[in-house]
Amino acid sequence: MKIKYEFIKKDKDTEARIGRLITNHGICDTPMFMPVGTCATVKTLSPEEVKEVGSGVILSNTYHLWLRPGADIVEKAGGLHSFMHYDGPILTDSGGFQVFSLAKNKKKDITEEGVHFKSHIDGQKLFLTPELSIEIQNKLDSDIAMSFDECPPASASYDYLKNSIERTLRWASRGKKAHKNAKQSLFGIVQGGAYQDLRKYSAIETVKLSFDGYSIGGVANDGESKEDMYAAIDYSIPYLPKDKPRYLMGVGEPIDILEGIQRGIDMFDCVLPTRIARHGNAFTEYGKINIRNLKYKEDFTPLSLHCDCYTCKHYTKSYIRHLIVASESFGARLLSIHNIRFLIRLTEDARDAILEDRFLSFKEDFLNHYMKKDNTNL
RNA sequence: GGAAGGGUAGCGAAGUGGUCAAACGCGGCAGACUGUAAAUCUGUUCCUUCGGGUUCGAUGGUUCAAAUCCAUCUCCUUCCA
Repeated sequence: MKIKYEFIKKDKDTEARIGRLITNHGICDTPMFMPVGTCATVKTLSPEEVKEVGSGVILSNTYHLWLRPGADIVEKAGGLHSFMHYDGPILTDSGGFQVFSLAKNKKKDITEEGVHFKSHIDGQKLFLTPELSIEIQNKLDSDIAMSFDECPPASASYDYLKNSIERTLRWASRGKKAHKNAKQSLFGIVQGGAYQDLRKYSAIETVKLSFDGYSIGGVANDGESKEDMYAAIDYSIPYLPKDKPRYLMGVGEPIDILEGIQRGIDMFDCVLPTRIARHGNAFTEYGKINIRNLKYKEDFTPLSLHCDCYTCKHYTKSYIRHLIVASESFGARLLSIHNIRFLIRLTEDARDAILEDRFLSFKEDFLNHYMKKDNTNL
């Protein structure tokens, strides 16, 4: 069975909406945040911990699993769920993002047929096409596969983007034809930079191809401004069907999640919570903090007094600081648990607010504390 | 008692007449990170009122110029008796 999106309610003042995503591996409330597990693991967490923080869908990656361990291995293991012991829904990214950052000579390497690039592991010359990306994802047997799209940089010119979205549309169409896994859903991706007419065209033409859900891409690749990101959403959303999920790719800063939700986004994914955790940073209601800072050396309070995560229930800043400073991997795990839970709780609170038609005041309250790094009254 | 080697910034360790406030590593202190080539990368780390000031075990000397050469002292390590 393909996924199904059930619309529940729209906020009275904004485009924010709540709904449900029904998958073969569970039902997820939207808007939702999806942790990233590129190499078939959400770095440092067990699948049980991933579930415990309230994750609905998790991401994995076509390019990385294709190289290691190989799509055939995952297929022999019985698919990605069985291989990694995760029975919740999984979305696989197409590999487009990786391939475009690895293609050295954009002009020469990105062709109509596909993309030439070198493996980041051993430099081996590889060639990925829309058909191959889908074929790999079919074997991985994720719940949701992504179309293979071009991810142009923020600096790309209008003319470049115009040609690029045309090609991405042709690739989307080819990928759809190659898609053979009847249980797996397939999403299309809207591109077009921060140009209104390009986003509109890309959205309308992608929807014509009829996918199970739609993504907005090219907003968190390299150097896009927040204004461009929000504009890209605003220019795309009006042309996406109301009865399909909308996924903003690669976005995970709390402020951007809220801006996305306000504009009608249902799904977010981002490496940020797990990556900054490994680098010693934590999201809190009063802004992002660096736990290595000297001021936390004797701080025997939790990261956040009101957080319900495992980390905040049992550990102090002082202890977590010690672990991070000592390069103990448990520190990265505790911070990852907290950071993912923080973003998921943000979406949970946003859902409650939408249900009660108070999304804007909820967002304002949150940002008041978060942006001002204000921990009073918390 | 004899022989040899050595004492350089918080630690380890380069440097052996001028381009040395002194490489590099660690440690310390900060910062960055948005579809994970990231448990990574960047900055900073003697004092300073940013003009400069004071350093390379200590003291004295040679020299236009010393962490670098000489003398004495002192401490450490190893080996021999």
